[in-house]
Amino acid sequence: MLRMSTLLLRTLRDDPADAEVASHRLLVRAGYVRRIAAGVYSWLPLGYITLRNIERIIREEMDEAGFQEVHFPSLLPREPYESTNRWEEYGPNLFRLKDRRGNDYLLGPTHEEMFTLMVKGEYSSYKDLPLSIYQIQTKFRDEARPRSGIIRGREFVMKDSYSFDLDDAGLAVSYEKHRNAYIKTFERLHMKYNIVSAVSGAMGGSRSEEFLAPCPTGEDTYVLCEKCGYAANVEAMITKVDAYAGAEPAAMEIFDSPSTPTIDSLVTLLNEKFGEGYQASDTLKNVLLMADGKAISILVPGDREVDLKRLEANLPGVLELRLFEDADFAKHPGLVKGYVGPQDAAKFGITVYADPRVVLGSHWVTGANERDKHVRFVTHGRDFTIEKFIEAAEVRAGDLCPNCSTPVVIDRAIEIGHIFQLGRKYAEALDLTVLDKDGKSQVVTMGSYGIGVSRAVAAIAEQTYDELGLNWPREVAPADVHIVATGKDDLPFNTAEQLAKELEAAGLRIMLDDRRDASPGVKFKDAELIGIPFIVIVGKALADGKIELRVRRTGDKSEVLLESAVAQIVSVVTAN
RNA sequence: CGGGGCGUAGCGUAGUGGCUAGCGCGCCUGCUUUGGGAGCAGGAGACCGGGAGUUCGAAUCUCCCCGCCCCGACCA
Repeated sequence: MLRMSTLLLRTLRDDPADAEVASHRLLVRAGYVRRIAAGVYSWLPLGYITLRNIERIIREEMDEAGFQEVHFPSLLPREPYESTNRWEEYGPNLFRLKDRRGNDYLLGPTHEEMFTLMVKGEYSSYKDLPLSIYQIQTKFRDEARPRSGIIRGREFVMKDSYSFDLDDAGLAVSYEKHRNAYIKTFERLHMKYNIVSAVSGAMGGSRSEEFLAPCPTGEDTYVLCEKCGYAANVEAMITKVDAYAGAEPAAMEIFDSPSTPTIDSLVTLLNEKFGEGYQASDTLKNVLLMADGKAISILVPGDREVDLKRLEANLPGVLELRLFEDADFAKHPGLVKGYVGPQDAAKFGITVYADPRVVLGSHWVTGANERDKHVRFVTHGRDFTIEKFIEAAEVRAGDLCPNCSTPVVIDRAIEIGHIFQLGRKYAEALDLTVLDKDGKSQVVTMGSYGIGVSRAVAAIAEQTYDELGLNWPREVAPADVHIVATGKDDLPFNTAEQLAKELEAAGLRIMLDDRRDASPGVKFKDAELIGIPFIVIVGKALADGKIELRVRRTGDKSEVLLESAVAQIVSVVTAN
C-alpha cells in the first residue's frame, strides 16, 4: 500500500519553467520524475512504479509470444562494434569512454552486435532456429538535441528483441509474431497508435513498420488515410499516379524566357506568352544534387520541392547527398543554373531520376539548357529518359492515398515501437552461421524489434492527460484506487484504513491519502494530478454510512454504502 | 551544429549601478481550521550558474566559460 503520509513525493503547484510539453510538465508536477541533466531523468517512487508496470506488461507479452529474456551490460567493449564498423559509423551519438588501462568502451546505444554474438556463441545448427530473444535495458545515445522531457532522452529504457531464422520465410514468420505481440502490448497499454510503413533504408532488409502514437507534440510526421487506414512514414509514402491520357504532344518548342530563373516567374511568362492557363505543376523542376560525388538530377513538378530526407531514404547506399553548389556547376559547363532541362542529361553525364508524377508520355515546360531559354512539349520517353522513378518529392496533406485515392492527412506522432527485417547485415559482419540440413553453412537472417519503454510513460501521459493532471489507464497507473480520507476526527481515517486493507486483500493496488495535516482541497487536487483511475473519498458521506467513488477519466461521482463498498469498488475497478 | 531565449532558496518569480536581495508556494514551531490548493503569529533556507574585468560600489555593465529550454539540422 502506498501512503501519502510517507511517500517520497512533493507535488508542485506551479509548472516547472523548463518543461514545455504536457507529459513533461505533469510528470514533474505530480512528482514522477526529476531532471538531472539534459535528457537524463531520475524516477521518484510514483514514476518508477509506473515505468515498471509498463515493463511488466511488455515482458508478459514477450514471454507469452515465446520470446526469451536475456540481459546485456550497458558498458560494452569496443571490439564488437568495430567489426560492424559502428564504432565509427555511430559518430558523436555514441557515448565513448576508456577504462583505467586506456581501453575503449562504450555505453550501448543499441545491442545488435551483442545479441548476434550471444547466439553465435551458443548455437550452430538450423535445428536451434527459429529463436527470438529480448531484453529490457537502459540505452545511451548522446543526442544532439534531447527534448520534450522523457520523450527523447539521452539515457532511456528500451525493450529490444531480435529474431534469428535460417531463411526469409522464417524471418517473415518471426516478424509477424512480433507484430502481433506488439499489437497486444499496445492494446494493453491502452495506447492509440497507427502501424505505419517505414523505409528500411541503409539497414537493408525488406519490411519495416513503425508503431506511432498520434499526438500533437510528437516529433514524427506521417501520412494517414482516414478512409482506408493506410498509414506511412513521409519517407515511405507512395505516390498515386495515373497513366498519361492526353493527346500526343507537339514537337519540342524552344522559346525566349529572359530573367525567369524561378518557377513563379516562368509561369507568369508562360501565361503572357501562350495564354493557356499554365500552372506551376505544368513545369518541370530539375533539382541537381551530388550523391557520393556523382551528379544526379531529380525531376519533380514545378509546384513541388524535393524532400531530401525522403530522397535519401529511397536512395539506398548513398552516404553523402547534397545540393549542387556553384563549384559543381562550374564542373558541368553545359548546365545553366535556372535553365536546366533533362533533354541533354546523358550528354552531360548526369543520372536522371523522376518523381512518379512525371509519367511516361507526359510533356512539360522545362529549361532549354541555354541561358534565358525554356522549352515546352518536352515529353518523357520521347525527348528524355530517366534512370528510374524515385519517391523524392515532398508529401502534402491532400495527396491521394495509394490504396483508395482519398486525400490523406498529415499527422504528428510519437514513435513507440519499430519492427523491421534486418536481414543478414549483422550476421554477416559477425559471421553468425549455422549448418543447414545438407551440412552447408548458412548465414542467419535477423529481425530487430524495439519498444521505447520510458518513452511510453510519456506517450501514454500525452494521450490521456486532461486539465486536472495525469490520467492513467489502470494497468499502467501506480495504483488502482486512490483513497482520500478527510475530516478532523479519527473515524474517516480509521474507516479509510480498514477499507484500504480490505480492497488490498481483494487484490487491488491502493494509494491511501492518510495525511492528517493536509486540507481536503489539497488532497483532491493531488489525487487528480497524480492520475490514479479511481478515487474513493471517505469523509462527509460517512454520516450517512456512505463513501464516494469517483472515476478519474469520466468525472463520474457516486455514493456507495460502506457495507457494500468493497464489492462495489472491486466490480467497478475490474470492469475497467 | 546553426538560430532564438533563459539562468536569483526545493519550485515559481521581483529586482537594469547604491540600504541587510523582495514576494508567493513548499518546509519548520505554535494556535486555530478540515469537502476544493485554509488563517494568524514566529522561523529556517540564496557564495544571485562559474571565472575574470570595469567601478568608491556589481544580481544589475563588459568579456570568457558552463548549464538549461525552444525552433531547425540530426536521430539503428
